[in-house]
Amino acid sequence: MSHSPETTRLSLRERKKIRIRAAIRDHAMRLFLEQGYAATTVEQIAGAADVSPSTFFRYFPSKEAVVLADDLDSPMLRALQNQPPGLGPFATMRAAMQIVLAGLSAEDYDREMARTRLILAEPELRSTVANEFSRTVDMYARVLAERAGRVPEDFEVRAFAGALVGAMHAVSVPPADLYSSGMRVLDYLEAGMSL
Amino acid sequence: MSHSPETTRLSLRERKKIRIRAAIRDHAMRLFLEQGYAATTVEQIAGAADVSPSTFFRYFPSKEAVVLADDLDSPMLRALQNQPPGLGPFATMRAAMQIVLAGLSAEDYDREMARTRLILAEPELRSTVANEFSRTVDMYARVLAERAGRVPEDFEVRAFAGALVGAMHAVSVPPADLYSSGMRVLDYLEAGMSL
Amino acid sequence: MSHSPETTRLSLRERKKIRIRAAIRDHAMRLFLEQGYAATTVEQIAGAADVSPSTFFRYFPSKEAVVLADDLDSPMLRALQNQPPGLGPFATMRAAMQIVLAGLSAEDYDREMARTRLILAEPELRSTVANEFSRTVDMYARVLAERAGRVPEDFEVRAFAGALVGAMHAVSVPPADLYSSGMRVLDYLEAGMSL
Amino acid sequence: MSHSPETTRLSLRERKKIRIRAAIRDHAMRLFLEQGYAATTVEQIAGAADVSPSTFFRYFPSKEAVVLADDLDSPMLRALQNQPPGLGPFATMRAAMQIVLAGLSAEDYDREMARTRLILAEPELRSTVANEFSRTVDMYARVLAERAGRVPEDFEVRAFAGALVGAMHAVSVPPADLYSSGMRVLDYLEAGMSL
DNA sequence: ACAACCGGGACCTCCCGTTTTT
DNA sequence: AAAAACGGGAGGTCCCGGTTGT
Repeated sequence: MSHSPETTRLSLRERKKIRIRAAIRDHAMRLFLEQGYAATTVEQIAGAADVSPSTFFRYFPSKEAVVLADDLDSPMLRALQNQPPGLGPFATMRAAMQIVLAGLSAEDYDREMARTRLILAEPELRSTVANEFSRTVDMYARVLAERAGRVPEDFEVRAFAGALVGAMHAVSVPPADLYSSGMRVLDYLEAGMSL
Repeated sequence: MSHSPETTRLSLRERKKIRIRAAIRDHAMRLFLEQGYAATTVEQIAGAADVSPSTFFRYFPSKEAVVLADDLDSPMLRALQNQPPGLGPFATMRAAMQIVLAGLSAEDYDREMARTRLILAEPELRSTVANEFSRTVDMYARVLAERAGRVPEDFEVRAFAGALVGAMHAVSVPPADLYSSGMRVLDYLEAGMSL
Repeated sequence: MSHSPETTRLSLRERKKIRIRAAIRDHAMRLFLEQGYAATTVEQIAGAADVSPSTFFRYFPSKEAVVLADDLDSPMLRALQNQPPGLGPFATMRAAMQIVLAGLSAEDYDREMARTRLILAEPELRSTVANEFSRTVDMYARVLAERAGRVPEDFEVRAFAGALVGAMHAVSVPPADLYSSGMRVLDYLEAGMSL
Repeated sequence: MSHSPETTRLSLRERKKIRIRAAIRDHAMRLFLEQGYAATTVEQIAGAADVSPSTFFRYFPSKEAVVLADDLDSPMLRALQNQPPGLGPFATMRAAMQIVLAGLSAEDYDREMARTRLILAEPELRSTVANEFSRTVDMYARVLAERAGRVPEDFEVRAFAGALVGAMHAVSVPPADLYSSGMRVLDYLEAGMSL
């Protein structure tokens, strides 16, 4: 993500902001993994990233936000919207997921995995991420509705988004591989969820 | 709940406990609906139910718990376990859901609906209920696994439970009818979630 | 300790009490080590030792008491009082300590070490054991005063007891060997504590 | 403390904080002595000091902390570190103790004595102060180790600190004079603790 | 203006003495 | 008589809105 080709078109100022944000996030993740989430203070993170605590808060609204910041959400949104209109919802999701994950550098992919592991390990974070459930469902409902020519409040649109996000969360156990488990969930749901 | 025939066999102590719990819960719900969740203090609830604040906390661990207390969870669990082993997961869920909701008095059903509406209306509660997501998924995963002869950590078991709970949450918009939307979700998921 | 020769002279009832006490203590220690001190409930301990919770409390006043119960205290007292009157305080302590520890079966010695390790590991216990400080100092002061022909409130008697107990506590780091560290402390204090 | 010359350089805000802290502490001590520790509520203390209970907790983390707050610890630490390197541990301790106690105003000295008396009188406090044992030992071990060119985990360093703190606690009987009993303990330990 | 500080109040826990049930 | 439940009250945490000092 840090080295995507589009980065070069940005102004020096923009690039600096991205670099600082990445530095904060990376040092935060390192410290979280080394000494635990609760035991790491914002001051330590800021110190490690060589910025002041107030700068930290200019980039992230809270300590939680660092680990919750899902850098995959907006790429996913874009990828979904870029799919050709004819595609069914499952095919759309598969294609978008593949594009997004393929666009990730090995480094970014690893970071994403570490993030997931950390969230699952720290109970405090587990619960906060559950809070994101509604937000994420709303996001998917919106884009799915648009593609299906329905409204986001449509029963089936919401059921689809809810089932997808719910299943994805439920199968996220520590050694999960993002791509394969994503595909497997989609296959399973599409096939009628036999058990 | 209030009119179950077994109530009569219980000791005075037990009956009193049930009565107090119901009184606390009902007055709490009434006050929440009248003046809002945050604006209602535990002291007010306790006063209305004619108990001391300490007693309130003996019955519910927190103010949240009053509205989050899902009296349908354990009946649902029991109903699921009572289904004949041959039944597939969807049929099992349908049967259990029907039994549980049919067993509810009109009064209990209304209370359940009011509870849902309240949760959806108060943002503070919306987020706390999302926290229950993992717990609920785990519960369903456990019983589904047992019935399917698999382990609760099984990928498909977790995906099933996650999709179900996720979809149910997602479609819970204010004027939702518990039974019909439950059935509709089950039908939709079983049919492969076309959109 | 469980198999000391004097056990045989006791009545059946006495032997049974000792056996039950040992069973409770041993199962408690096992559970503490397996799942942590705080996470172990009195009910679990009682269940494992095959007694009712109320019986547990007949043998130990509290959960803490199980791990704090210092079965070495009264033997130590006796050993101190059995020393010939001419002996100086350091020689007395050395002799008593040696007698007590030599009288321990390997099993008892191991249990004692496990107990020490557990206390040091659990912060909750660390603090409660510190509470025993005064009690232990008083005990030593009493016997030392008697032997030295002084009163227990004597300044030097109390300083001696306090220094001894304080130093013993301070050097108790996890891999401590009871006997050798005890001797080493005594040598060090007697020699004037050079640093 | 109240009359140190540096007070004048502080901002109004800082001076006010110091004044409030002293007011809380003094009124608390007065009430404790008048009506007992347990019988005095935080609300009473706050009322007497003319602040709200919240403010009380902003200055002291707990009711205990008011009486446990040892304003002599950090001066002692500083005094120890300021001693010339050549000095042996006993001479260092003597010098530091003398400096710290000499620096106290009569008022502060009296308060310190009252504090000690109160702690010894109230069993509840006796035990909590014993909890401080480890913390105090660690503090002394750290500074002694540094001066002796050893590590704080060194056996003799810990034995020295433990013996010192243990003996000081043990001789603290109500009419104790801080300075003379401190010196006497040091002499006694250095001379090999004959009895 | 800006931040630090304070008052107030809600939530929750724990304990103890008393009442109520069994 | 023993056990369970209750009332009352103190300790402690947290957050918000207003005030005060810088």
